Amino acid sequence: MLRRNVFWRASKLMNPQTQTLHEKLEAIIAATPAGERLPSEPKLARQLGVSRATLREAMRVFETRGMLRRKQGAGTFVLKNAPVLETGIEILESIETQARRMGLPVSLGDLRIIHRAPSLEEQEALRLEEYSQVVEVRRVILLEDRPVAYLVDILPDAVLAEEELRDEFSGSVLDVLLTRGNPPLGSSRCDILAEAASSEVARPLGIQRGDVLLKFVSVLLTESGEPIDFSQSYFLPGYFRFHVVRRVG
Amino acid sequence: MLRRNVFWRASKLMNPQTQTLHEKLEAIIAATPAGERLPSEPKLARQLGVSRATLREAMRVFETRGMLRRKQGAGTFVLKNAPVLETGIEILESIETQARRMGLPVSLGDLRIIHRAPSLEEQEALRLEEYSQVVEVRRVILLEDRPVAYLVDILPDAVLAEEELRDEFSGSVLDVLLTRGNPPLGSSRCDILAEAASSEVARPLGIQRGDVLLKFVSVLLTESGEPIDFSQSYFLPGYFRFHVVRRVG
DNA sequence: TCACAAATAGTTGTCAGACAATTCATTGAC
DNA sequence: GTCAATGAATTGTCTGACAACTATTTGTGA
Repeated sequence: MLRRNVFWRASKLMNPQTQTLHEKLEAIIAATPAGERLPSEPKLARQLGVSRATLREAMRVFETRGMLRRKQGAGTFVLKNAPVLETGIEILESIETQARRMGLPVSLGDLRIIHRAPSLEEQEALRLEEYSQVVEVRRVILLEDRPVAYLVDILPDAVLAEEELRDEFSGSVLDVLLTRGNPPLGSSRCDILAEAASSEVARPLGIQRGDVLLKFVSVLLTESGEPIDFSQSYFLPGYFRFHVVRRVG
Repeated sequence: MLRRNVFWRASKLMNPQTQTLHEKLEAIIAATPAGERLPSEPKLARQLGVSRATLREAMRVFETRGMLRRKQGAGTFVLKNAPVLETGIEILESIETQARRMGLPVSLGDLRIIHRAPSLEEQEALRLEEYSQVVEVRRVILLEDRPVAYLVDILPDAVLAEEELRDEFSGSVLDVLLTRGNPPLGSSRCDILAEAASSEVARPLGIQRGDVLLKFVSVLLTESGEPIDFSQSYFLPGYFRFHVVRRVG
């Protein structure tokens, strides 16, 4: 349900025709055995009820995702391992949504929300004016009642009021922003680190200080490029599996 | 120099005209202040010497990269923080190439190449026939004579002969494969992990067993989707900075 | 003067048809 | 059997046009 909501929000970024065209095309690609050739562009265009030019633009999208390979004079081929990007971290998704899709029973553990002045690092990352304040959201994510992740989000208080989180907070700041739909979100730059747990993080996660953690440090940007969320996420190795599809060129 | 080679190799994936068009367009985008509107499509097409249809296909590529936003009736706008993907891990690049571009003096430390039977995990990852053998390449990457990364590549011996690595091996198996150009490479699926150093890894890196390491486990695929390189890379935190741009939708 | 509707110019989205460039299988000559 | 020439099929590009939409300007009435 939430997932649907998220998808709808995202889909607003393109017009409905293009959206359905992309879905149809993706289905066709998925249904085509890896390495096989797609029907020729004129045929596909007729089949999908669009012009060849429009179809080509749609195909370009899937080509950049590494799902298609086109050869002039030969045809368009479906690549193997058509990367299911949705399970990779290229797509911005909350841990909760991700876990839920994997069928994992996640829940929200200890939640702390405070209102305070930003640190210098936060001021810089969020491009804050002087004397402005931030809301800090810290919580533990539980998997089968066992702590597996520790998430810290820091947002300008102008973006997110504390009250908005008090009632029905699922554990994901991202989902709150997405369902609200304002401001529209663009992308997130995510730094990937490995870190030894500090005592501050070790305690809520129930691990030893110095234990190994995977850490993501992200800055979430609006569609127009303003940073609105500076987050640090700590993951216990073994419970989450993140991957990226890297492509040449 | 090597960089140029790699780039050229990669560029073989698209025809030269498209390549230069993309470069020109990228330059124009980069030169346009964030949030500003690009010239209209007809103007841009004239300016770039291509048809509007061709230009639109090129723009679609940059749109999927999150660098452009198009609004029917309004125009095409340059987004802020146009992500410099090249420094992210979305693009498949050797550590050496990456480090060299950052201007870091990297060199090849201890190098070990052996020919052996694959483990079960390797057999699976590389989809090996029974009784086939693999070449294992282990080496330490030095930054200012200090070990910072430990890389292990495992390839079917049919793909890479040991001799090919003996002479002028820069430290990157990927670069060897890229410059050889055969088989053509497609993409790499990279799992991101955090791990405590085993003694096997700790010794060559000159760290303590149990120290924190960032680990990438990757399977490199050819253009047609066959796995040809199973690699495990260990990075000392603090010396490399990996990031991903995550986008909605 | 102000508020609101209507026209208008400009922009992206899509379409149809054509030709060029390339690939690949077939055919033919030797 | 080998190799070159041919030709069909496919993607790449171009042209010109119209539809859909946006933002601004203009006009109108209170």
